[in-house]
Amino acid sequence: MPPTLKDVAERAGVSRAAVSRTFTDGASVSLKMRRKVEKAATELGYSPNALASSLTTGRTKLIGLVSNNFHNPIFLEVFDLFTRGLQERGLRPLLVNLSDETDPANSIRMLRQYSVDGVVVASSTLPPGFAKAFRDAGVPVVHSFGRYASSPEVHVVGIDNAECGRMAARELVRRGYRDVAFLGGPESATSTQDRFRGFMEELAKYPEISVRHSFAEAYSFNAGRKEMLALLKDRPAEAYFCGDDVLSIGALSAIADSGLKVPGDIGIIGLNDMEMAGWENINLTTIRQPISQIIDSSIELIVSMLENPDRYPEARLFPCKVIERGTLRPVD
Amino acid sequence: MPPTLKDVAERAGVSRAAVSRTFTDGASVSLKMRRKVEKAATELGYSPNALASSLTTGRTKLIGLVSNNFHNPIFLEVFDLFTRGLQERGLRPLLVNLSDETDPANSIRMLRQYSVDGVVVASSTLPPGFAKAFRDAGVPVVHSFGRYASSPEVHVVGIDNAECGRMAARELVRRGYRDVAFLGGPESATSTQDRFRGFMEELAKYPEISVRHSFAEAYSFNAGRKEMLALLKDRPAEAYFCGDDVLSIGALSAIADSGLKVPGDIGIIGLNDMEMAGWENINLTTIRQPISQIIDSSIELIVSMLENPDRYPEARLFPCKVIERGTLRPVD
DNA sequence: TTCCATTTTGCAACCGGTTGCAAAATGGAA
DNA sequence: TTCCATTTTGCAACCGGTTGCAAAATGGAA
Repeated sequence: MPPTLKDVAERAGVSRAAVSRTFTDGASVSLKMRRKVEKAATELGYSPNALASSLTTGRTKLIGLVSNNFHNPIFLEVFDLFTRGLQERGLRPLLVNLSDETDPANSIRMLRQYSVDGVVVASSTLPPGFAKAFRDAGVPVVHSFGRYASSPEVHVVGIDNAECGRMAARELVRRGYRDVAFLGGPESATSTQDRFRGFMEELAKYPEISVRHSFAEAYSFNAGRKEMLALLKDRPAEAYFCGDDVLSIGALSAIADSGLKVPGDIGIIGLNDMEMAGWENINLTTIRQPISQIIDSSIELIVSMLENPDRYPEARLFPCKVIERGTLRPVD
Repeated sequence: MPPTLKDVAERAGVSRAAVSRTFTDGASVSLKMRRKVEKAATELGYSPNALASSLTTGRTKLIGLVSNNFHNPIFLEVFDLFTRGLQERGLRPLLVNLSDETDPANSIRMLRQYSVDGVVVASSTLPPGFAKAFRDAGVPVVHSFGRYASSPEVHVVGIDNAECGRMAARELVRRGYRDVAFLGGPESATSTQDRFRGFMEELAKYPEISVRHSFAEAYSFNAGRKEMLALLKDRPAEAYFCGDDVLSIGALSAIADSGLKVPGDIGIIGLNDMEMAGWENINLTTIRQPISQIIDSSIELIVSMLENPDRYPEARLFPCKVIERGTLRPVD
């Protein structure tokens, strides 16, 4: 058993309160006392039990990190950045894998049992109500990559997906494509709905351009590939705005199979700019989502909610930009 | 503030002990009492504070999941399987991102502060001493993907990397390559050292086959690409056994740049069989590491150590096998 | 109804910490 | 040296649970 406060107090010949105070910042302890206690503590190898202290302080420094997207390579970056960022601030990520579950009740119960100080929901597919359920349960929550709402009920940090849709549309128009299509992620994903809406909105300005759309079953390689294989059976569009990068790569593989060339015969633009999109043998033209800013900002927000749980909800949207690589034909 | 045991006890008009008992399996409570308490509990929306109870039970059901490999796509599968598996058993993963840190002291202190019941170290690059430091600190630990030692001091679950090296060598020999090479991961990674040793051992049986080796800086796309670009400046080998899949893909991209063809001009065999290796536009011949078995077994082991912390250490090794795809030339 | 073995319940101490309050110690000024 | 404002310290109660023990309740047999 590891040594406790009491052990240290006895060895140092002081009260338990004194030991507790030397280990809490800002508490009143004389230098002499501190030295005595620290000596005893290092001799015993003592370090305070964070869970025990959480009982009285009401802070566990545990942050629930909830996601349903463990198979998308973009989440390597997301997890890396989140865990690093939280660690740097002395917080600890408690991971919750939602897999197929979309009812928040279980996650909420579990995270409440562990008294997490806050929750970050990292998902572009869950509806706003998911994060809201945490708020209603009294748990500070930030929805990263969530849907932007003009009157958010919960903090949202992410991108303007509709604007990304418009951006993709403008990019295709600019490059002279006249027969374009949206190959979305799952139709139930808020990010796909919004990107679709923006895409169609922008293209409505160009009645001479033909537009079609379809949806893949998931943001995944296989779903993108499958959907593109189906599309290739008929006469495909000249260019596709795909749901995200991994889906784009699936589509690219289907196109390669068919013997058509990218960008010669078909253009593809993705979204995310995950690391892999820049790999030379992928070389995907895509819209960059500023992941690291989104995550920094999410952490900053959740940290500030620890101080002020009733902080007025806000939406923080970061601009995206087109990263030109090799899957759209050049302008003119 | 969420309701506590006391609130439920008051509302139900019973003792706190009675409430506690209805929420702990195997405790003695009459059906009548149970009903009364459950009614009050659901009315108040009570669920027990896991951290508070951990103080007396000595169990937090928290498992530290320590890794340093957040950028390798194989970890998508690893995280997904670990989090699911732990959740299914009522355990919670507390994630620790080691990034560049290789001194266990900080992680140990932190995980002890949170009184984790056990730790899984998931890494094929950390030396055995890392996991051992946890054991020495009295924390049950399993090293997944760790180095096999004939007299392990710590539970290791993984593969026989030396045997994988031999397997790769045999595969290259079988396909008639006469000028082969090892393109390892970082020279400091135990997995690379072992694969290298096995590879050389097997090839030592064939003096007529020329063998060379070099090491990439990391198990990563960029490192693999960079190393292969360098190798291509001189006359490259006929086939390479690469450190792992992601490194292999980097190497493939370098080869594609050079205008050489795979498997026509150069053969590549990887290791891991991560999801991406099977993507049709990657189509990497590789050695499959049975990730899901390794993780199931790791979880099973750590769970059993919760009952019996002094369980005699063992090494569990799972056989690997060659998955033939398109990056080695056919036999004859 | 009485008796007794068995089951259920509550009391009170405990897990490892924190913190308000009052008492003790400190230290500078007169 | 005395006095007093300020700093430091310990006591004891508390955070939200669990659990050993003894007392109370239960229920079946006689």
